[in-house]
Order: sequence, then C-alpha cells, then structure tokens
Amino acid sequence: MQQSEASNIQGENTLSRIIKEAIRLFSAKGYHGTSIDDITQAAGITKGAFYWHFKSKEVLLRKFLEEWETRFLDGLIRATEGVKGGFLVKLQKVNRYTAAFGFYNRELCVSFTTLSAELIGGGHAIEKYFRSVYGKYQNFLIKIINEGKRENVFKKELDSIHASLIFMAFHDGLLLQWSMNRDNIDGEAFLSTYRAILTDGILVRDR
Amino acid sequence: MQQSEASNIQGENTLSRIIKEAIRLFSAKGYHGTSIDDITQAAGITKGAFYWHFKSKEVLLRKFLEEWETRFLDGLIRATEGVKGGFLVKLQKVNRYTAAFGFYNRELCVSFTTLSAELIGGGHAIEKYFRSVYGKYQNFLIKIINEGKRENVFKKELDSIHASLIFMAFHDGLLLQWSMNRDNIDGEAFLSTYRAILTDGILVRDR
DNA sequence: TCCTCTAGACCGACCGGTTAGTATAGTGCC
DNA sequence: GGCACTATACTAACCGGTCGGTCTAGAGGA
Repeated sequence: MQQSEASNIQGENTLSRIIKEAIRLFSAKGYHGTSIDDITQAAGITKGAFYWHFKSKEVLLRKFLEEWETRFLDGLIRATEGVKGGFLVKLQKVNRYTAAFGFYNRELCVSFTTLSAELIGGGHAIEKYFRSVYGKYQNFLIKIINEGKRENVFKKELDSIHASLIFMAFHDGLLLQWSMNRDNIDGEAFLSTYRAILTDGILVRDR
Repeated sequence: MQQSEASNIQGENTLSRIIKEAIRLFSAKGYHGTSIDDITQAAGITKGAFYWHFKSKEVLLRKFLEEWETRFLDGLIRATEGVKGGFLVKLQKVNRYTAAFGFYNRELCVSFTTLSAELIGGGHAIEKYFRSVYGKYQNFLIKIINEGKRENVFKKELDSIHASLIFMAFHDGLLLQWSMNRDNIDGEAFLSTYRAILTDGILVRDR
C-alpha cells in the first residue's frame, strides 16, 4: 500500500484541509470559540471524517502546535544556523524570516498567539507544551543576543533574558496589531518603522 | 447571610464581585472558555443573581470593556493631559502609568488583550466596540507622538500611525509575556530594559 | 475473468453532558 | 413593600465524541 503516488490522495487532502480550516477558524474565533462542527463544515466533511483523523479536539490542538514549531520555529533556527557575518546579519535574517513567515502564514501565527493567551494560565493540559515551545524560542534568541554582545554590537547593559522576552513580546504584539489593521496598513512600511525603532529607538540622538 | 459590615449595600457588593471574578476568569481561560456557572461559583452566588444584574453574557462583556476604557484608558488620558514639560515628560508619564496600572490590574489588562485576540476578526457583535476603544487609544498616542516630533525629540522619519500601532503592540505583547512569566521575572528590571530599548534601541551607538 | 475479502476513508444519526438563559416561589433586610 | 437576592427546576440549543454502516480500491485465489 503505497501512499506517495496518486493512490492515497483523498486522505491526505482531507487531513490537510482539516488543519488548514482549523487554523483559519482558531485565528478568527479562538480555540473554545471554534467547534468541531465549524471545522467540518468549513472543510466540507462530516464529523466521522474528522474523528477518523483526530482522536480528539485536543489532539488537533497538539498537531497545530507541532505545525507552528516545525514550520515557523525550526524553520527560523535552520535559516540562521549556517549564517556567516555575525550578529547584524543574523538579526536581519531573523527579522526578515519572521516577517515573511508571518505575512504568508498569518493565520498560523495569529492562532499561536491567540491560543497561547487563551490557554496558558488556565490550567489547561496543553500549557506545558506551549511553554516548552516558548522556551525553545527564547533559548534561540538568547544565544543570538549573547553573540551580539560578544561582538560588541548588542548593548551589553541590556539583560539577555529580558531582551529575549521583549523580542517575543514584540513579535506577538506586532502580529496581532498588524492582523487587526491589515486592511489599512502597508505591511512593508510598518515593518521598516518597527526595525528602525528596534535598532535605534524612537528618540533623536542629539537632544 | 451577611455580606459585609452593615454600611454597604448588598447589590453593589455582588455586582462588583461578579465583575471581579469574571475578569479573573476571562484572563485565565478566555471568553468562550469561561461559563456563567464558573463565574457564579467563583463569586459565590446563584445564576438568578447573575441574571438579575446582567441581561446576558454579552452585556457583561460590554461592561468589562467599559471598565477597561474608563479605568485604564480614560485614566491614562487624564493622567497626561495636564502635564507640563513636553514630550519626554509625557512619555515617561505614559510608560509609568501603563506599567503601574498593568501591574496592579493585571487580570483586567490581560483580559482585554486576550479577548480582543479571541473576538476581533470572527464576526462577533462586540468587535465594533473593541475597535472604537482601540481607535481612541491610538488617537491619544498619535497626538503625543506628533507633539514629540514638533519638539524635535521624537524622530520625524518614523510614521506616526505606524508608531502608535507599534506602541500598542508593544504594550499588548509585553503584558502577555510578563503575565506568562511573572513568577520568574523582576517586573521593575524588565520594564527598565524595555524603556531603554524603546528610547535608544538595542544596538551600540558607535559601531 | 469473476468472486471474495480486506482496509482505508468517510457518512450521519445519535449520545450524554454542558451551555446560556428562563421561571418561579420564597427569604431577609431596609 | 420592594429590593436584592437564594434555591431549585427547568428548556432548547449546542458541545465533543461514538458508533454502526457505506463506499471504494486493491489483493488473492480459483
């Protein structure tokens, strides 16, 4: 029973459609605001089909988190690990990758932030997984920040742990605000304003 | 069953307890993740009492938004409107007020961000109200930013609309990250790192 | 070639529990 | 007497999840 060729298209198709529609609905209505019926209706399937692919709604949630981790986070780590040229080049790479990924996978990224706000701190079983993924993200950022300090490019007086948290906070907040106002914003210009603030701040130098 | 020492009226007490517990639960589990039964149980009242004070769950949600608008936003506007000393002093005031308010009213602020992520973009009836409040916040920030530009303190090359959105994004994101990690973070130090980045950026000057 | 069997993918009625919300009768307090 | 509830009992819709059954493609044998 080979799956790779034309034979097993149906199942793969349905599975990816479930995930795609779930992500879209999660980003619009949150986890508890999205019902299985919403998802199956959007994917054009029935409840039976959904539960053939997923044991429970929580397994779908886990799959979604996996998706974010492998596609965004691992992708980001892979995109920067071989980069030569020091901190500045790496920072540029991180910003570019994050912006491009967020732009082309808005619903996945918005869902991640929305669901983390919704599910962390409420005693939900998924909380541990959320935190481990955030931790992985943070460790990645801390390593880069410390490289920047060693090169004397990143200000040494800024605490690395705080700075990594601030980076993640910026990305989360920016994504949410951009997503809410994306009809009235030029994303490219918005990002370059952000980059300017991040590197050199909002205040004029000789004041 | 006595509720308090003689003086206070029963109704006031119950009403404020409903709101307080609702905010706490919203911040932990989101809007759809919090049931009326959760709220009444936490407040130690019955369903009848809840529906005596609120016509529906959505009216409670409106009341919550009003709470955020009058207590945080109007408070912020009031705290800065009479301030003399120009942009720098005003910015300090805004940052201090926001930080202090967020610290002492964490659940109210976290709920606002969480619920906006959960409810904006999903076609919910409350969306308009959310957007009007965000719009009011943004207009306030734009005015201050433009003052800073006029004084030649805020960099003129940064777009005011983008910058205001970025400010709100920073506040939202920072609040969420701090809330998630508040057990392992020194809030004061975290904030001073943020302020340093905001004003002068992350990169060393002479590079 | 025809027949049987198997497995994967899916359908949709149905289940028990939960949800927001309603109804109603009664109670203590100002 | 009316305000601010309590206690209990409900309803109808909706929730996540189950289950028996169906359809199809392919394999194996005669």
